[in-house]
Amino acid sequence: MKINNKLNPNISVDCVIFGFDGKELHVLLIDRENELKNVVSAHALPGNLIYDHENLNMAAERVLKELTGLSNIYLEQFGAFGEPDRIKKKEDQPWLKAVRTNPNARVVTVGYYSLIRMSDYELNPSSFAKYASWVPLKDITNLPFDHFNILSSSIEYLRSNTKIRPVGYNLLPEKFTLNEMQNLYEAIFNKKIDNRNFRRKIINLDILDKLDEKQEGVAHKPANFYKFNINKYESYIEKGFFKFEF
Amino acid sequence: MKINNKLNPNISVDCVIFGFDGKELHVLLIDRENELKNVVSAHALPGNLIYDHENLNMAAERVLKELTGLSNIYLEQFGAFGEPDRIKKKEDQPWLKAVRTNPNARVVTVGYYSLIRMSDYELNPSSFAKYASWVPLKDITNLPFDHFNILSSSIEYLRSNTKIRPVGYNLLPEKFTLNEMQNLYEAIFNKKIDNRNFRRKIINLDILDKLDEKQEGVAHKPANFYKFNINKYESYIEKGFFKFEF
DNA sequence: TTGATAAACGTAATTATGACATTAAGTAAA
DNA sequence: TTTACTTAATGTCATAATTACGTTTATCAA
Repeated sequence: MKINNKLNPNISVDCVIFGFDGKELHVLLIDRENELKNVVSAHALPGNLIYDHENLNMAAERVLKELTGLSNIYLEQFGAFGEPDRIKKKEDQPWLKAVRTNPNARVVTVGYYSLIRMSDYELNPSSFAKYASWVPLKDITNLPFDHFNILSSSIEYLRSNTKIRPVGYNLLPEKFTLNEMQNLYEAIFNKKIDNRNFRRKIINLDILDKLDEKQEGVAHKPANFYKFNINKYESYIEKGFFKFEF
Repeated sequence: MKINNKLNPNISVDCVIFGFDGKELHVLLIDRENELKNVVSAHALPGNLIYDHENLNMAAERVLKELTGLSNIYLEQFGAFGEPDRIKKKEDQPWLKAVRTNPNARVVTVGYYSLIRMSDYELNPSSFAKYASWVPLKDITNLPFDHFNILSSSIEYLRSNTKIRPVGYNLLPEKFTLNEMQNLYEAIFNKKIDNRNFRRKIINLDILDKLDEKQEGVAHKPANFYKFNINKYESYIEKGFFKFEF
């Protein structure tokens, strides 16, 4: 840990953490306003340079932990971003100069994303993040550097992925209702889904167990809880479920 | 071009170019044996450090051109590889020392891949590549650095991609037969496909035009030629064709 | 007891899939 | 010119998946 323990000036990671509250998708952003008052947008994706002794996944986990307090999150790489001018925007310079040893270095960043249930984690920002907060995806209209571009990319990736494998295993609570799950899919694809068809399709995947437990204290017919059957889920992923299979 | 025209010691690109000859998948490898006689495997993926003034795509195109002579190839990024020891294998050191200014620098590489029809391109290696050659995918069992890992990754990516969108647009000749196309799919997935079902499925996608042209000079019933209908192909890609669509 | 709310459920018409074997069109050789 | 050889091209049926669509049910609060 002592040896070679230095930040590489040219390589960073950025994390797009999607959070779900049962209704809507959020993105975890850090807030840099205490560092610099005169920055246009204080919010940014949690990200930073990597150490030479750590691999990219480790770097992403470390950076996320340092900036937001989140750990034990499965992060998946979705792309590398390397426009030569990606951190050259004028309004981003003061902040870079404040935090980076070598603020003019060319930096290629590797994007990681994850999907989590917001209520399962507590935010504890530190390092150069003064705050970390969940911002509704639909409210995010700009971000510093090329972070908005990175975010857009991650959403595209998330959507493709969701079409290929069922999501929710890391995203929904252990016990959830089919309607919560449907909300999640609707949030990801940003469209309404017929509930009868959704239920049939999800149930026919045969990856969920129906529990003997219902919602309580709700002023309407209580929904049944379900949970993922991990074995079935794994073996389902294993064999894949693509349309273009012969 | 004069300004900032230097190789970044920490960032490289590597290209996996799949070639199809109507029968089998090949991979384009460069041969470094003239540089160094005592290297275990002379073959490697074409790749090199990037310049600080170019973006990742440009770098991949340039490096591919320099090492193999190929240009005008659509390259798609499929992942970043950043294990700290990825170029630290003992047997790879002599070659690194021979070509790199800073052979001990930690290098993260970004992988790009493409699919082309072998006969459409002519190989013209230069730079540090003495030869560039098409090696049948099934004959590749090891490669220097983490190139074998990168190759494996690219195949996985190619397969996923093929399940999501029809391939062949850049891979098949302008005019091709359905059997050639089927061979391509069989090569990618490495399994036999029922020809009646394949034809039905492909034709129902409605992305091909049947031409009034047949094979000539073949000692059997000549096959009809088809070509991609670019508009239909594009709009098909646009709307996507995923299984998990509601 | 009634009203409000969201959950749960079924069916019928249409479309896609997988499994399977024979005929057709051309060249080469006898 | 006939025959042999080779690969291309084609159809059907049973089963599975998809879409579109409206009503009833369970609970809480008033």
